[in-house]
Amino acid sequence: MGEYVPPTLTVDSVVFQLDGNKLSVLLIKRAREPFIGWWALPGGYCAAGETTRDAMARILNNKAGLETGKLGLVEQLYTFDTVARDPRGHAVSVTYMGLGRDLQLEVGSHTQTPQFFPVDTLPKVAYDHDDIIHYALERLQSKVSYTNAVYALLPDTFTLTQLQQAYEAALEHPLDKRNFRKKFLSYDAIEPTGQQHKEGAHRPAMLYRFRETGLQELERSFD
Amino acid sequence: MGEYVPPTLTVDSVVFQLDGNKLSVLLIKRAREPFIGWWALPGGYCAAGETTRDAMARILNNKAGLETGKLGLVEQLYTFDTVARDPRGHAVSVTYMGLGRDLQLEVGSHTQTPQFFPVDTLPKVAYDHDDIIHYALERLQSKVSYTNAVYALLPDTFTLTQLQQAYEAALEHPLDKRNFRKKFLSYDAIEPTGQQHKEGAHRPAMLYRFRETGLQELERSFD
DNA sequence: ACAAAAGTGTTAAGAATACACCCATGT
DNA sequence: ACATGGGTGTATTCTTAACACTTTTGT
Repeated sequence: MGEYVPPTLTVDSVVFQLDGNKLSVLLIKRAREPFIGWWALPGGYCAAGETTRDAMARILNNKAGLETGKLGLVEQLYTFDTVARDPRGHAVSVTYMGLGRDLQLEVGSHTQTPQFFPVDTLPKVAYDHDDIIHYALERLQSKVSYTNAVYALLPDTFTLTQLQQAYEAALEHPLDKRNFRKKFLSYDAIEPTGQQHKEGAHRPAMLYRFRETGLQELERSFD
Repeated sequence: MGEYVPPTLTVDSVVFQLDGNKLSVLLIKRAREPFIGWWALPGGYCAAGETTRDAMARILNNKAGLETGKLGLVEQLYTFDTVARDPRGHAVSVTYMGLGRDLQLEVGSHTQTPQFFPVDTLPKVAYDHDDIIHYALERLQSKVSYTNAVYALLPDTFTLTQLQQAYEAALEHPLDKRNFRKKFLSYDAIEPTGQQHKEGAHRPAMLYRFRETGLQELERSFD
């Protein structure tokens, strides 16, 4: 047991945000082999003494200039391991999903041209990262269906239309306005702020906020 | 980057089966420090060049005398990492859930008194293994609710009463017989074999089998 | 004939769906 | 006055939940 050598451990992150009502994923351009020049999920090594969650924060900060404290929700997804995953040898990759809004990417000395891409027009990505992105998207969809997780994609106060658009972007299909409002309001997960949102030549919208800011299950679920 | 040292990587497994209509978990008695003499989930190191899935099979075989080919379903659960998890230092543990029926534990030179314990009367367990077991139980319950996963807890042919008992054991609450049958049969996930199951001084029961033996989503979900 | 589990249907309440017009504002 | 998005209710269908007796067998 003294000769024990653990596999390489890496962390890859799928960060979603809404970009003009389109669900988008954060990718970086790889600066070295393998897959140099390809777009990829921000990822890197996890070292002894560092939790995978800490490694995620460090890597997103270094490679994408993203402060994970700004994410409204972080959730571990799945741990992928295939001997062929990394051309340099066997690797195990723990993956995380992050949700945010209006995320700032602070360009630094190690950032690798981080950029958000709408999920429906992704470029070719390195490794098995398209599998990971699709896995994350499924998790996002199910999470958003039975919890209040959309809060992480929205500003603190928002209109019912914005809320519905966030759901539509995440679920990738349209919802009926009256049924959506009736059902969502019945959950009592949000409350009116009393404020109005004026914008453009039309009736102003009521602003709402979530009653609870943490992750909570909804009474019933959507599709 | 040449000085990269990965954390210790371990795999722990939660194997469930029905033991006389009681949902039970496989535990072993630890043979060495730390937690020597305590009951624990079967677990061990994952080495470079070995996938975590392969490590799971090897460890279950060595420590519990269980052939993972006999499991009807294996699913990765979650990857736990806390610096304090293992007194020997920082470790990352990938966890798996396995479901089976009538599992044989073949005692060998390395097996550590493997034994199934009903989930409602578990002994004290080592590490954070009670957290892992509860996590697995929740996953089992949700999996069984929206998929045909119970098939892995049942023999190839079974009566509707056995099916219902499997659900009740997994969900930990009773179900209404007529509603259960009506709803489950409406899924078309099972078919009658034409055979009957005679047992005891009462009307024989029809035997059913699952149409598909792999994991499939049900049209609607239970609770 | 009795004990034991198998099998079977109806009704009422709740949830999901489909659907169209008026309201408040800015220009 | 008109263009724009905000806001609202009802009828129908489907799903769920509650509930009790008859059937078939072995002893």
